[in-house]
Amino acid sequence: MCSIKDVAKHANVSVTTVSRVLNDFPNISAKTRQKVLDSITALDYHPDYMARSLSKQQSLIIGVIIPDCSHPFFAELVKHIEMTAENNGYKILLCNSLNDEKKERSYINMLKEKRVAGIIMGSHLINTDFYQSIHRPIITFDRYLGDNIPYIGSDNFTGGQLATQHLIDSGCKSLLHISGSHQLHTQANKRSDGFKITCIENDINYQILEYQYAQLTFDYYYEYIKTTVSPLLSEIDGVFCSNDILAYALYVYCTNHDISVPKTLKIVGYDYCQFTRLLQHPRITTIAQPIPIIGELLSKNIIQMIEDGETHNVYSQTLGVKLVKGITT
Amino acid sequence: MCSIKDVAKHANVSVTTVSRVLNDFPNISAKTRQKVLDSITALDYHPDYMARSLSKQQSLIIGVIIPDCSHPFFAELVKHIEMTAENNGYKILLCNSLNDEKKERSYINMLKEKRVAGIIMGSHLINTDFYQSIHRPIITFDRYLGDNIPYIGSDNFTGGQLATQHLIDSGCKSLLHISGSHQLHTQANKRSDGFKITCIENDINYQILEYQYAQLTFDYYYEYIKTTVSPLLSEIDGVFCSNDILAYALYVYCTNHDISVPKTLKIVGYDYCQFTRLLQHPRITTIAQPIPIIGELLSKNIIQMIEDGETHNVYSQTLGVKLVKGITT
DNA sequence: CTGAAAGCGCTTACAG
DNA sequence: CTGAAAGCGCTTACAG
Repeated sequence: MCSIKDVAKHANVSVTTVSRVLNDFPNISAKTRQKVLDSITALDYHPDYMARSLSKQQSLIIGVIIPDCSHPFFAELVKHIEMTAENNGYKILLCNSLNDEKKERSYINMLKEKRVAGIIMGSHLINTDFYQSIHRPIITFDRYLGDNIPYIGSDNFTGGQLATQHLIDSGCKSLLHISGSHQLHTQANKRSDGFKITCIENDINYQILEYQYAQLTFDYYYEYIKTTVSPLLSEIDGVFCSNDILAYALYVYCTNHDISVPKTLKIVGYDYCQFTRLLQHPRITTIAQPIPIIGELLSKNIIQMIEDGETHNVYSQTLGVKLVKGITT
Repeated sequence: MCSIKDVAKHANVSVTTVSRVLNDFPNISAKTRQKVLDSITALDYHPDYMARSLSKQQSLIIGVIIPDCSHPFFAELVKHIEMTAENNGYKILLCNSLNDEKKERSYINMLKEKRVAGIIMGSHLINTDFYQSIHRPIITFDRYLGDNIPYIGSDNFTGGQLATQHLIDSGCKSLLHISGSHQLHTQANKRSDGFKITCIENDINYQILEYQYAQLTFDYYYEYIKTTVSPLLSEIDGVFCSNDILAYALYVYCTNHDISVPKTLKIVGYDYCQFTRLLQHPRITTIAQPIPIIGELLSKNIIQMIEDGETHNVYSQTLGVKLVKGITT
């Protein structure tokens, strides 16, 4: 591994000159530039990223903190975050918080250690105040943390409305919404608002259930349905689930307990992630979030914040959603 | 953001002393240590990771290169790689090669820029020679690149045998194996060997088809089945697919074309990743790879290689597989 | 037990 | 158009 000094010696110029060639400075004679370039290839020289970062006081790495990259929704989100970052010269440091608050905090400390230039935050256990002490680029997925921290998310309110209105238009008279915990003030809570308002406007009976955040797995959801949801199932004829894995777990529960979907019970999910798109039996009726665009915007915006050194230019963005009709309604 | 100098000044000691406290050196008086510790908390000081890396000439980051983190198999693998890395003080830089050779190469250059201390390579388009010029810690998933580069993988040969024997035991008389390209010398090719030998030993007719690596998506597989596999379907009664998404695509194709599974055609997949485990209709018969253990070993071993500075102590490892019976056989 | 100084490999005013 | 020197924020022999 040779350093810039070796190149300078080999090309018979100063270190400064080599650095200038490396960084494409204009005022260099064609001859000198070529000499340096030749030495670089001759020695197979590669600039040391750490040294460059230290002297430029910048890191081309973005931290991405999510609950679990094996969850199909986040797997897909991360893919698009990474692709966009890569296209803009950044790499991503992937962190699974596993919904553990301590881990979230310790991952965020990467900012203070200057390991990363900014963070995309998709895991939401730490309370809002903590973030205000950081004063460095952070953008979130689907959570409001304060006016100086932008978020990107889908139009959860409209999503809630679309899902609910669809259930009502399909003939449902009594609805249930199964939601993630409202304790965390995430934008996803607005799905419940959309649900509630649409029910009220249509003069429809409704109930809302909140599961706690833990493992976001099929098994957890299935257990939750068995213990908490199933007692209500006789009173209702339509369910709006806060995500597709949950919706699928409910569908499977119904199949196993001779509840006919969509005849007796209609189900709408949320996300339309890869798993849902692949699933053929059943095709779940769901609200589609534009995952690729969300990922892209998270990356682009955090990069803009990093490079501008300012937050004001970046605004929170809410992206359109649409209903995808399957056979569960 | 304050530096080690500020802490030194605040505590009235030298920078050296602060550094010693930071690095838990033994020979420091309790009093001095406490003074420094107090200053650190008073100033909310966090050591600069870049500076430390530069002077120690080490990076606590592992590069992870895979084709696509949104593929359920890799999503799960990455999760376990990351968890293990984190538990050992390392972070991971996630790279999706999207099966693009250029990207693979440029991601590997991270090693030469000292951005990462080592690389876990799960994407296999570059030919073997290239790696020999790197002389730095690399470990691969499922591919042999040379004696000095260990790999971790499941027992592909046995997997192929198990799948094939199971089809034969279920009454199949004429088998097809759909495999990834054999051009890349990955360990996965041994699945075909296991298949072939088991067919020969049992005196069974067989054929092998190779699809090209491109997008590893359901849609690609479905199209491939339509154009290339379907003409053969009348001659055979059992298929061993090289992965579960492919097996699922085949199942869906059969459903859509009135081919009864498992009656007319029996199907065995490979992987038993999250998608397959979640899938209830149908539960696919498949060969389960121990994904969590593979991820864990990839991390642990690359870390050992990094810290030992030697390759010899790390050996390639082949992990056991088992058959999971579903309803497609 | 503690500190002054050199060094890690770059970049960037400053000077010519 | 080019170079000598200081600096980024740490660590680590070396000396006492």
